[in-house]
Amino acid sequence: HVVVGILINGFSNKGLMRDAVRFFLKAIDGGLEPNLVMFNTLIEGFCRVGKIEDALKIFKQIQANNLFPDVITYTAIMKAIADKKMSKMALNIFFQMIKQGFIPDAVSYCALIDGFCKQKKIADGYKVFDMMIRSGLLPDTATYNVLLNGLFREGRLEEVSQLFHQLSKRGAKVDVITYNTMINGYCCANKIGEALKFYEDMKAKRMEPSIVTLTILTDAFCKHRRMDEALQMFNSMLDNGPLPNVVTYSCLIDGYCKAQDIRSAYDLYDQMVEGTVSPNIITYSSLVHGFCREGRLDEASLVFQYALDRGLMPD
RNA sequence: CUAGAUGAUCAAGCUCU
Repeated sequence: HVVVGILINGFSNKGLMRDAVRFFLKAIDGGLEPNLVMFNTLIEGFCRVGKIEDALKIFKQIQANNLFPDVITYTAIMKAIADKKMSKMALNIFFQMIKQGFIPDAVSYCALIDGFCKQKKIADGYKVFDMMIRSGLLPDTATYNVLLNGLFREGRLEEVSQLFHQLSKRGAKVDVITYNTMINGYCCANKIGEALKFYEDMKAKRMEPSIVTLTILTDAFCKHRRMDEALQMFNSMLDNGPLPNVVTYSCLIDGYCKAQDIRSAYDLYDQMVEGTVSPNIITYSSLVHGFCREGRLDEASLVFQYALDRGLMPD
């Protein structure tokens, strides 16, 4: 069962839902008794690619197989619905779930709160947060990370720093994602200086900056056309790790294009093609856009063709 | 006795709001 589950998850994670389902059905044909983990994996896979209808079809199959959904099942579906900007409906499902006797855990609360925060309905997010506390759950770091992010989105920087400083008092540990959230929030608010303070702070606390941390900063430098500093960040990643990934490269390529230095952008692209980090459709989109902006349409078409040659799907 | 598969929070382009 576990091996089959792992394989379904493998297909699912790559967005190959057709293969995931085909494999699942074949295993059943061979006499396998499906279990809830497999159904949940399929549901989450469909949800991740936005195919809620298909997810619900699988959901019905759970009962048809004399199994019962659990909190994980519901959370995956709630998140998918919230991602479609329908947090109200997600909340209804949440209540349904409770009516049916399931006890939501911190993960399901967090998913709901995040949905509201991302739709700039932080007041509703806080209502769910209050429900969470009333239910006796202690909000964890992830919950606070979601709230910090929501406050940033609304420009409520004063409350951000208050909350950040209360975290330990409230019994939540500050983790790398908390710092990344702070750094990214300040970068988006055009306060790179403040962001860099948190970057230093995290290092002083012996917390390892992640690939995301460094990419946030690289991108911020790029967006401010501070390409020297962006490149410095990038080189330090090559030297000391964590190694840049496709997102890091794409930030730089886009930055160079917009700084009208297509030459450097294209050099980086070459490095990718020759190296181990494959460009994706976003990388190509930045390059194509860069060439178009300069009126270099032939090169734009050529690069576009390269993307197709690599089997990438233009969106 | 113990281990292995499923759900939440952070980063990139374009478009739309």
